[in-house]
Amino acid sequence: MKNIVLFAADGAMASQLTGIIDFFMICNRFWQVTNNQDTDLFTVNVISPNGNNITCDGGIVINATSLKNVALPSAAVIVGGVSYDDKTLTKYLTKISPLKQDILKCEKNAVPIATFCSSTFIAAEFGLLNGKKATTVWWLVKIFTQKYPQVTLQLDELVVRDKAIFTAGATTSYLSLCLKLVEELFDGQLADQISRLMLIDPNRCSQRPFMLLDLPERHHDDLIKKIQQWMIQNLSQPISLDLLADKFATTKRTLIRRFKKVLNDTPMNYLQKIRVESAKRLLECSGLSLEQIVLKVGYEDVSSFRKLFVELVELTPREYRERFQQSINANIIEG
Amino acid sequence: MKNIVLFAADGAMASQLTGIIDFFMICNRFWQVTNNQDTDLFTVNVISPNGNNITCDGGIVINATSLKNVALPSAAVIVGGVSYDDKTLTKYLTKISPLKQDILKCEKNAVPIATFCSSTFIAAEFGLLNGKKATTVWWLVKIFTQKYPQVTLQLDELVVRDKAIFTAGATTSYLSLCLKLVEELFDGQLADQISRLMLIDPNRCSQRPFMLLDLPERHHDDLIKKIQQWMIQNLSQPISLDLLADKFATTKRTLIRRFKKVLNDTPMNYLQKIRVESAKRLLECSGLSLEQIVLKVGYEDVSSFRKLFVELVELTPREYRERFQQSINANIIEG
DNA sequence: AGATTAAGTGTCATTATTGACTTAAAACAG
DNA sequence: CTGTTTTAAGTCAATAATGACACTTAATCT
Repeated sequence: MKNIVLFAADGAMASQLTGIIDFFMICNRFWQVTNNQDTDLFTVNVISPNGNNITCDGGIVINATSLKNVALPSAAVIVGGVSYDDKTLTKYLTKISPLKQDILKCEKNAVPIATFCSSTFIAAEFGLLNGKKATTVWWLVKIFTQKYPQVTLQLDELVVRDKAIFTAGATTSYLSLCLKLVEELFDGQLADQISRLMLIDPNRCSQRPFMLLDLPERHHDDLIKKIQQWMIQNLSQPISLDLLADKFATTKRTLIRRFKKVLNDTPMNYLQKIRVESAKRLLECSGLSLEQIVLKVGYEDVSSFRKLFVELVELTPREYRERFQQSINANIIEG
Repeated sequence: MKNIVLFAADGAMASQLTGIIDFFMICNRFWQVTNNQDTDLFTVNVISPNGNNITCDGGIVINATSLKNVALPSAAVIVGGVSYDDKTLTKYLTKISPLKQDILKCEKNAVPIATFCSSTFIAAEFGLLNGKKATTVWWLVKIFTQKYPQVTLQLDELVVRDKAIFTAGATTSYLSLCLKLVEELFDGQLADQISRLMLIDPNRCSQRPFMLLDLPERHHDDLIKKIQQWMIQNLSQPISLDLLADKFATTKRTLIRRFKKVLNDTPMNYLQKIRVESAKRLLECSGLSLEQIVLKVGYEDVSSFRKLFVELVELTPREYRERFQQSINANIIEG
């Protein structure tokens, strides 16, 4: 029997804890029913800093214990708190830090350790991710890269594995993470069956399409889709038609023709739209200076970018940044 | 401020309750952060039969109250229990039935009512779905149609709406359901932002691809994909090459060529594989007689189907059922 | 058994897509 | 402002996909 331990502290998100607990409970039930057995495949134990019960954000109380009271873990999941920014992250980090020794002990014993959403910060803070590949939730990426430059973020995967460390993306990705653990600790067939039972898309692989941009052009040209994805992921470097044609094993002429066909736009013009959209997003969601943003989305010159921005958005970047929240206000209050 | 009430009873699945609670809490936080406000958009109240706290399956206790103690609901969600078969369904139904009057009151007051997974049974039992369109979790479909023939199941949607009744599919579909409620009660823009934040695929629309078959051929031919999908959904009727060519505005020759290219198979041969796969699934998961199954997957003649089945599966249908119903989900569907 | 039907193959003219080349227009640097 | 570079568009030959049609094969019906 596999023992899964969940490391968590007061302020954890209840649905993430119960979600994981229920996930493995469903695995057990399914296994029992399909194999006519009574034994459980998995046990789940919640481990809290002092071994006392955990009061989740929202007040729900979850039974917890100490690591020394449970069987040797087969896998450990660190469950994060409700974290939106540096402050709330730090607060939860303080609460969970008494568990650092326990977590490091797991690592030393080669117990697979999994994190998702904001709990990846905890793993990074404890040094588990140094020199490793990982992913985290897209809206905390900026803080993450600032704090933990030694970690290689790989945002285009929903679940990233590096040796015995599994990391996953935003809130609901714990389901994919659990599937991965079932596959790892048990077998792929059960994982497959559970994914059908619970309706978890096993092919969901990237957070990236979610985090971006209001450019939802629906079309069926696979090549162009790939190029769009690639553009978004490589904005900061210079992109030329020749480069694209080379990279995707085609010709400039074909690129232009097919972009026009499915997006009714030329490749470079579309790229520009992506750059401006990305800049808008960064203006909305990040504290980066305009210059940093301009560099990030692949321009060298702030002033020419500003001109372009004004032309397309009809606001200066500064105005846009100021207005964004106001305009959302307006929309929502009307609704 | 919108008040969401969750109707639940002892034995509810904790992660579903907390999942919905946290979902709307995240909406609130997100709204507050992006708008610099203190007010909540949503409150969530759990309503139990006697107003006492609810002990979920697994022992977690959730605060609950009575309907009379809370503000007029803007929407109601019925949360189901951990239900695998008729027996567990009935057990939970008994526990939640004292809430019937409250739920009917909501309906009378035109409060939108939402159900998902097994809780759709509760709505059906209370008569809320008579003559309406609905969906439920795919592995309880058989029991559902037996018990509630007055309800039109629409399984190819993940969330189905008919007037003020929303129904959704399996376990994790409550996220899509919540998104729909946000859109309904508030606005689509917030729903869109939350879907990105929580990484809920807003385009996930059908349970159907999940419930089926071990035929995961990956290719990039959109037309053939559509045809595969359509085949699966229309197995019971006779399908000919001419029909397909006509329906998908192409020619027989092209169909054959493209099937061969991406699936390395001819259209009719592939269709046969689907039919046999579906029959296998029905043998595993349903109590239907072989004759019923044979009809359902589109054959007229049992004996020729049996011959075919033996040839491809190397077991007679009966042997197959014995072998796999035992080891796969005997009790789940038959109860 | 022989006729009938539908699926699949072979072939070829038609059409659509591509790549090479050229030209025009725009963007950029000095 | 001018010369240079890059992108986009026009043209046409080469290539690939398609549709029409004739034909083979396998299964079905009488």
